[in-house]
Amino acid sequence: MRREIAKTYDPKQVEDRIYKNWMEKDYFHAVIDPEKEPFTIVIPPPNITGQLHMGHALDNTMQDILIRLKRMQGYCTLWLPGTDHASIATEVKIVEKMAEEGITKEDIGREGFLKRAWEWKEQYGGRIIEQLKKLGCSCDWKRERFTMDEGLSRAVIEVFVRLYEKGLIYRGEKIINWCSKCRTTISDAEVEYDEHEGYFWHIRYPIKGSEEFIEIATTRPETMLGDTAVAVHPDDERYKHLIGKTVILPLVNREIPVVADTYVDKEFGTGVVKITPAHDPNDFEVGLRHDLEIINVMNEDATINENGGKYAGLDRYEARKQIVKDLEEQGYLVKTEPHKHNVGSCYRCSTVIEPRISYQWFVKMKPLAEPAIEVVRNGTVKFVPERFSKIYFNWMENIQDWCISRQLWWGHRIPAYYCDDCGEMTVARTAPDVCPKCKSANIRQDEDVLDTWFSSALWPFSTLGWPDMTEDLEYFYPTNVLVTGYDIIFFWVARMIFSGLEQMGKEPFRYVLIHGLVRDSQGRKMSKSLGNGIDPLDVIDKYGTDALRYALTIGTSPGNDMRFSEEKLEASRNFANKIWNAFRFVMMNFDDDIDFANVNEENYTVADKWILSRINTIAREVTENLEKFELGIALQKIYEFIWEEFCDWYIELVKPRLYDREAKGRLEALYVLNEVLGKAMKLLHPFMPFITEEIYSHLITDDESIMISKWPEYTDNVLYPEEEKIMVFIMDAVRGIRNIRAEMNVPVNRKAKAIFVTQDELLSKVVKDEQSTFGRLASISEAQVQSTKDGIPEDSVAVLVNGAEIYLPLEELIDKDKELERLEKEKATLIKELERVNRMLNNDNFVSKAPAAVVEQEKEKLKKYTEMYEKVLERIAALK
RNA sequence: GGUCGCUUAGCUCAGUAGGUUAGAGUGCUUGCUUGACAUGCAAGAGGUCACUGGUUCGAUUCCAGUAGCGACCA
Repeated sequence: MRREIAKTYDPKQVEDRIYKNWMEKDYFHAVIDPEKEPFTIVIPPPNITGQLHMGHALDNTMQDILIRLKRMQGYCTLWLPGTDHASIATEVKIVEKMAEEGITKEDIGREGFLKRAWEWKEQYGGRIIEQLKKLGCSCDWKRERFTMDEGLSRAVIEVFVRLYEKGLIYRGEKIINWCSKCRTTISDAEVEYDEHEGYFWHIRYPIKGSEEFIEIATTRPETMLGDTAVAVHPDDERYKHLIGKTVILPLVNREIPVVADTYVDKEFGTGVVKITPAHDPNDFEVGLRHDLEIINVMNEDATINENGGKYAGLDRYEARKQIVKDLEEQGYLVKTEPHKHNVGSCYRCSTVIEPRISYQWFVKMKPLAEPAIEVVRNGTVKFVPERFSKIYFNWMENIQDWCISRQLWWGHRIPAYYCDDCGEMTVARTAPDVCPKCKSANIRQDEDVLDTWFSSALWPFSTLGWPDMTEDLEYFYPTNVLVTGYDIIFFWVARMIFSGLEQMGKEPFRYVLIHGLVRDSQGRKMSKSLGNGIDPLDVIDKYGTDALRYALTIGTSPGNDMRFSEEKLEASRNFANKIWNAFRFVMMNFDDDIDFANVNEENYTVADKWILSRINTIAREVTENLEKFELGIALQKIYEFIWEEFCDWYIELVKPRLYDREAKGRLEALYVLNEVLGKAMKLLHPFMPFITEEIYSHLITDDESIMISKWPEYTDNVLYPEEEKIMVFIMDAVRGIRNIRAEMNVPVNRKAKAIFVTQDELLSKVVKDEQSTFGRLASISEAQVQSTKDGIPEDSVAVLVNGAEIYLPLEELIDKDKELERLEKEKATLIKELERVNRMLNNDNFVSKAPAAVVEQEKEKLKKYTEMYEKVLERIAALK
């Protein structure tokens, strides 16, 4: 015996030690090898503000599984890690922290703020990286990147300038989404829409020079301060006579025109729409068509500005109240109706978004979206599961220009420079000293920074060195698979695709593997406000990393949400412990001087050949599943193999040969145990890296680490169909006998003999050879074989297996009635099956149209069931 | 309103090429300190695969519709 091995597996004794060793050996670092095929994944960079949550744990476990598989398969694998500066999220956190100290951004200015931000990044930015290490991630930490490091910043400026020069980035005055709390614009993708209970206020606008009124309905009455027209549908008979007339805007007393525009829906509301070009995207368009004045009535903090007259200074909702009150008092309010409508809010802070006209920077999307749609349509980029491509198309095909400027300080500052003397704007890679037009030195850079997603859109190539054509970039780009949640397809995946195509001329990745959300045990989304989040680090502490990874992978299918629970973790831990004990068993039987050079294949038993054949097949299936990204199915197969075939059967079968030190084939048994356990550990390694490494390191191998060992490959040389069939017979027989004994309530210590009746020569031999197997596993004293039923005692119980009947003469222990009852039940089942099979085989259509193999299969079933049925009838007759 | 997904054992979920006596984990029942493991072993009960039609020799699986739930987009 080599050494004392603990009875239960303790991940704490193993995980950190092993991870440290991997790091020291530099196994994670990818060294370019032109002889090898590359396999690359870039990590979805977590925010530097972030702490590892279950979503990260799932996402990164999946990536690590794929990377570890490919590494073992001999690819030159690179998993490139890094973090995202997360412009708004980080800035908000820092501002909050400063607020605790009583400081505002303005107090310390841009430079002072950025200094603090970088300090913050240094302090907390590495936290999530350390947490990923706890998760076992085999990232190439030497290539770790950050979206705001020097190289990536250069990439951002390069892309900005290129797109600007191509006319794909422009500065313009448009309606944007304004968050008055974050004090910045956000993109369309960052607005979340929710149904709100609001009101429809019907307001009368008087027609100038007439006693007539026109009635409009609005959900945002405060915006009337900025109304510059009223619109009706040109075909609307009710209002045709008013087109071209002038109305007097109540409270404001501004004279505004009635215009005709097909945008108006005659059926909706009163069929009249107030037009506020500065505060509604549709109204803005109408305004352009009719050359309307644009009056912005709101400040950045969502208070009414000086254009709002007496309402100036009021918050938008205060102003709304006051305006409704004034309208009512002055007789303009017709009615107030409750009304459900969708209200957009900021995805970060949930503040209601104010559409607002503003000068901002935009990316022109149409020309970029087209090729991005095409690569998915023609299969160059594949979503897994495929259905997510529909979501992608839907978004890409209806995309609007992307607003990329943010009124923040933490981020990539827009490389646009304005001359204060001549007003010239320059977009340049490096800051100009003087205005290129008037040579004035009075120039200043745009104050805004870029949307965080602008830089992460470049992640698959900026991290590899772009805009320089580095060796890494040439070798590792395009990456192979991107793993992420469906919630981030618009924000990130879509933008990476068009950015990759535009800048690199090549798609950034071939597969997009989409996973769902990790929910709590009741199916609720994990959230801070609910407090139902499970911290992966707590889980690791309690159950170990391998158990966490197992729990996140087992029984899941791509793209579907999953529930996470304590019970699942317990099952995972139990599996780890099961493996540990299988290993413990093997170790307890190893000798110090073991030498597999003397293994003689002729000494292989049926069980040896069976298990070798099975692991060979399992290796093939698992590989196939993994290559189709069916991680859950692959893991299920490994689980079943280890627990059922290896532990429940093989180990039990092999025990006698191990306990008898002189037994023939003892060395071979040890060899097969070592071999099969080793292969099983390899197959499991991508999923549960730590326990497999620990076990593998104690097995007899030539490898210095399982993570760089060779992935088990299927081979025709180790396929034993005959032994597999024999094992099925043995297992069926053992199970059948156990079943009878349990049903008959035979005490364990009461060992009866079993009489096998079969005409099959091979099976006869098997029974003779496997005396001890049946003896131990089925608790029988002796296994006799004969070809006829002669001499079988009356009071026997019969077990029917394919190819043989097994009689257990249990004599007085038998309860005849109980046995009859059991046989009747069996008979009923068989009749049902026979009916089904006969119905199929009597159907000419089935016989002629179904594949021959299927028909053959059914015929065999018919034979088997018929035999069993006859035997059941015989037994019933005998007992009666 | 549009699109998509889900509905399989008490619970949580798999089911990869239409053909299996429809599976797992957990829970439940019964019996076991069998020299790896009680985080275990053995045996068992438990399902009209939401519903209705269609295609097919054959549908849990493919198609259409209905109902319930959920997500995304507008």
